[in-house]
Amino acid sequence: MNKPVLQNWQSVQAEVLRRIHSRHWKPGDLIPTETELAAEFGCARATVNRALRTLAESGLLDRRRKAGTRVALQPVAKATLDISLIRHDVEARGQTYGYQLLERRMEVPPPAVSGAIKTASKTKLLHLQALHLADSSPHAFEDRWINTDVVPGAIAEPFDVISGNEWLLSHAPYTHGDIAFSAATASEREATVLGCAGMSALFVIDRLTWNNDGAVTKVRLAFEPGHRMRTVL
Amino acid sequence: MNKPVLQNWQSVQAEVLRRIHSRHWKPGDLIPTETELAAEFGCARATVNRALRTLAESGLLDRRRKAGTRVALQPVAKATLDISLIRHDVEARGQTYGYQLLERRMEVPPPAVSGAIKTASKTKLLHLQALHLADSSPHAFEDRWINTDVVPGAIAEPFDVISGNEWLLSHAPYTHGDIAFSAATASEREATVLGCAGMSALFVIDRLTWNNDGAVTKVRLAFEPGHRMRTVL
DNA sequence: CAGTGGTCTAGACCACGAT
DNA sequence: TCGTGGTCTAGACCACTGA
Repeated sequence: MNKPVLQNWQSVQAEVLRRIHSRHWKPGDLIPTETELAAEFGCARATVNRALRTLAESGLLDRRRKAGTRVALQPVAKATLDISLIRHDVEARGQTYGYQLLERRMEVPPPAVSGAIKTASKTKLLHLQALHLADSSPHAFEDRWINTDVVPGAIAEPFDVISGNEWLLSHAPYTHGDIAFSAATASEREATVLGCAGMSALFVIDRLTWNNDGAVTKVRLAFEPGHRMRTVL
Repeated sequence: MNKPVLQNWQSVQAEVLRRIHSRHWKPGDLIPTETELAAEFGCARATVNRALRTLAESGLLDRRRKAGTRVALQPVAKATLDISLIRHDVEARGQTYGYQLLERRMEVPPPAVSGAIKTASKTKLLHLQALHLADSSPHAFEDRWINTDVVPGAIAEPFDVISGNEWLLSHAPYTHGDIAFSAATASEREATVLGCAGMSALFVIDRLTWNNDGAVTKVRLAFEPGHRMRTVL
C-alpha cells in the first residue's frame, strides 16, 4: 500500500479531481471529511481545505457544515469572461487598434437610459458615440451615456483620442456593475458606421456600472458581424 | 489614533477595497507588504494574504514576488457566467420547461465538425437536433454532435425525453471545454423551428467539451430573438 | 447536541524574480 | 542576492446545521 504524500493543495486537488473523473466518487456521493483526507494524504487539514474550497467555488463540489462535502450532481459550468479594453483585445490579436469619436454632446437621454441611470428624466447626460477600429476596419460601435452628476470631470474631457472606457477606468473606477450579452439586428446607423449590411446580426454587450455615488455610465457595444467572444470551461 | 483590529479576511478585504475606491491607493500604486498590513491591522499575515490573493484573482490587484502588490492599472473585469442547464434557466424565470427531439441519426458530420472533434472525416457521429421550450414557446434550438467513440453508451439512448446535455452530464462528464458566444442571422431551418422571422438575429453559444478520452460533444445553441445572458461585474 | 467546514494564528520554509 | 509573496503546519476556536 503506497501512500504518496501529497504536500500541496494543487496535488490534493488533482487527486480529488481524478477520483471524481474516474467515477470513484460519483455525483451526489459524500466524500470523506477534511480531517480524514488530511490523514490519508499526510498533509495538514488547511491544505485539504484549500483544495476542496477551490473546487467548491468552481462548482464541482457542494459543501455544507455538518452535512459534509458531496460531488455536485449537476456541475454548473462557470465560464469566466475577461472583459478587457477593446484596445487590448485588438492588440492581443496582433491587429492595430484605432479609435474615432463620432458624436459628443450633452443631451436628454431616452427614458430607457434615464431609467437605468436613475436620473430625473429631464437631466442632460453626456452622450458619446465612437468607433473602435482593428487594422483600420470597423470593429465595434460604442454608444455611451455618462452621468455627469457622478463624474463631473467628464464634461471637460473631449474624448477625441481616448475612449470613454479608458478615461473612466482611470478617473472614475466603478465598484460594481452588470453586463448583458445579446444579439441584435444592425440598425441603419450601426450598419452605416460598421460598414455592414442593413440587417446583419451583431453581437451586443450592454453594461451599466456604478460607484459609491451612483450610476457612472451606461454603454452599448455592437461588434462587427462574425465577432465571437471565447473562453474556456 | 484608533486601530480597529480587523480579524477576518473579509474585513481586511473591505478595508483594502475602501482605500482603492477612495483613491487613497491609486491605480499603479505599490501598497504595503503583507507583513506591514498584518501589523497595521493586528492580524496574522495569512489573513492579509487571503484578502489580497482573492482581490488579485478578481483582477483588482497585481501581485508579483519581490516586486510587491500594486493596484491594477486597468482592472480587467472578470464576468463569471453560470452556464447552467437550459431547463434550470427556464425554471428559474418561473416558466415551464419543455423539450422536443427533432432529429436523431448517425451520420457523417460536415468537415467543420469532424475537424473540431478530431475524428477521421468519414466517421459517423450521433447527430441530435432538439428544441427547448419555455411556456410552450420555442426558447432555444440545439444542434449537437456526440462522439460515440468516446461515449458509446449514447447509441442506446433515445434522447426523446432527456436532452443531450443532461444525459451527458450524468453519463460522460467533461473535464474541460471551450465556449464561444456570438450572433448569427437565423437560417431558414432555425427560423422555422424557433418561429421567428427569416433574418432574425440570434444569440448563439458554441461549446466543445472533452474528457480524458477525447472530444465528447460539440453543440450549438441558437436562442430565440431577444434572448439576453446577464451577469454582474 | 455534536459533527463538519470556515477561519485564525504564529511560525517556518520555499520559489520567484527584481536589482 | 535577498525581499516579497506562496504555501504548509499544528493547533485552536467558532458557526452553522443536521439529527
